[in-house]
Amino acid sequence: MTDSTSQERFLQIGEAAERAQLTQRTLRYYEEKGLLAPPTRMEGGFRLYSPEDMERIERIRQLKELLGFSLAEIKEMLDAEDVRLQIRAGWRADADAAEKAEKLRRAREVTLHQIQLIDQKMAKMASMRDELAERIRKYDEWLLKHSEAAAANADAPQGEGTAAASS
Amino acid sequence: MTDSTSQERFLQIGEAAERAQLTQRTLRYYEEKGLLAPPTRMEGGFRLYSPEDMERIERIRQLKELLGFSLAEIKEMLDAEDVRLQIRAGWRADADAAEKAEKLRRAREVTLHQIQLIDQKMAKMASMRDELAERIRKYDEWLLKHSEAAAANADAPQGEGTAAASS
DNA sequence: TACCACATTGACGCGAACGTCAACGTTCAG
DNA sequence: CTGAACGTTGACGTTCGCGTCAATGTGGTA
Repeated sequence: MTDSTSQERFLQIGEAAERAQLTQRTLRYYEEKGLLAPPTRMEGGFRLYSPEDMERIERIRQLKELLGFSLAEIKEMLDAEDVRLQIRAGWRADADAAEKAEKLRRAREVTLHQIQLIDQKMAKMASMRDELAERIRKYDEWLLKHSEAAAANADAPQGEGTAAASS
Repeated sequence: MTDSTSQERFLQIGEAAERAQLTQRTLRYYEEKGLLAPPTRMEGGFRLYSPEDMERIERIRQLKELLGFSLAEIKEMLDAEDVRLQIRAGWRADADAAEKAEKLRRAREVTLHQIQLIDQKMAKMASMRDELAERIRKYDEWLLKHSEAAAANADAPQGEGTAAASS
């Protein structure tokens, strides 16, 4: 390691990949596909990922794993979203105000669409969860009925509640 | 159409695929991969899908699209689950009672695992939803700030609540 | 200055999940 | 009994999302 002084801000591809739980190949591939903007480099050419880059990478993972989008779809969304960065990075009253507003509306639309999709998925997942819980109940019924022996129950799914965990 | 008298019980591949929103190729592929048991056939060899088959097909879709499992994983789950059918279809006290119980426990375990996965996903999706809603708020802020003109708001995402819809 | 872990760019490979012919058989309405 | 619609089995093709070399360059430590 170059330095152990707590937190460094820029990561090279190795650590970046490790933290993001992806492979180096995958990161390069995302860059190649335009999902990630070419990150800054060291003189030698080594990639240096900024915290913003890391955020974006995490975003990609979420969109892919949670919502099941293809990389192409994700690219579109991120591109539309990028208006955010174009705003943060100073943008004065140089481009048409109308154009800005248009981009913002686009971004808003895309984001809203994602939310709606999440809602739909969550609804379906909830009802699927119910079905599964019902099945568990039936399994338990059968297991109790067909086994005279006594066995302590370990873990059963309760009615409502969500569990949160990172890694 | 062969018959328009309300509901037929068995569908051939064309209608089956249409109703399931899949292609015929996909159904055959699933069969080929062991995800679907070989359905009954007409004399000529045409596949006839029973309502149970259709249910199973729907199950596969859910596991794939909602939870993002691979077909191989889905096969495993369905195989484990199949104890359900083995029960429904008369099974007397011929096989070891112990063996039955073991299979049931397996099935229960698999199902429980699915539930846990759903819970995890839903938790993550909920937090992602929050982030997105926050972004929408910022977009609206900017849009209002940078546009003096008045514009009625159409649809904004509220705090909690899930929307349900089938097709 | 030498070393070694780490990185870079090609380029080819690969499994999953189907798409897409081609050649041929089946059903059924007319 | 004929024709159009529908289905069957191969078999090869395709896209996506990376994996896996190979040859070569970099960067910090000893």
